[in-house]
Amino acid sequence: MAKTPPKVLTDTYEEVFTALAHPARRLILMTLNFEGGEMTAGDIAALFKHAWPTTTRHLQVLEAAGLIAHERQGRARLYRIDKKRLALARDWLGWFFKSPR
Amino acid sequence: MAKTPPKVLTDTYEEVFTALAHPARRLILMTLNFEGGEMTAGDIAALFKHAWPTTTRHLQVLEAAGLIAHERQGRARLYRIDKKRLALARDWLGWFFKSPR
DNA sequence: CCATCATTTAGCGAGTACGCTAAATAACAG
DNA sequence: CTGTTATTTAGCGTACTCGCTAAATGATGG
Repeated sequence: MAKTPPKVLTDTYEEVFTALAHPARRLILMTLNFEGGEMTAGDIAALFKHAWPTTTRHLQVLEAAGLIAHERQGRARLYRIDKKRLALARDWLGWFFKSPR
Repeated sequence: MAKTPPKVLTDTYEEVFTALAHPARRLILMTLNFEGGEMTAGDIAALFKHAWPTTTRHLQVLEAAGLIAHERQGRARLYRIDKKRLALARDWLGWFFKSPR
């Protein structure tokens, strides 16, 4: 039997809110923001007690959601925050407060 | 072997963003908001193609996250939106934009 | 009471998430 | 080349999510 292909999240909001749901991923975003927007994978991994590959995975989830992007810098990888989708999520939530009619 | 107890989400943000991650749950919130804040379980279930118990489950996730609350009304159950935690999430996202340094 | 209506609870199955360790890759230093 | 540093990929196990159907609950009407 052929292996079923993995599910693809087509909905942007679903990807963004799913990414924001995990505390490690929120910490990555907050730290990245606080540190001026750019950090290496190693510096990010050092924030956590768990194994490095686990962090790699969180970074991939964040990148797939469009919340971060990366660039090679020699043998390191520099991750930077991208706030456009954070703004999108904030605006979605905003509608609940600015819609008197 | 004893069955492991289910995981409890102690983190408010985790509960809220997890709840917001599913499109059905976002539709419930948007519809509740649009309809003036209150709807019966039946009216909410009628929004979806999927079986009623599936909607019940989504309502429980939303309620556990503090995004909705309910009250009995005869044999029906009236669900109403509670925006406090939506505001909390919106404000959390807001910090990424109002922190110039 | 008894049936019916509105809704939830119980429990199952397939798929997904998230931790881990081991192995692979890629760039740099000697 | 060879080793070292930085990081990802591969693959595994356990727990959780989300759909389903069947059964239970609780209020109302006759």
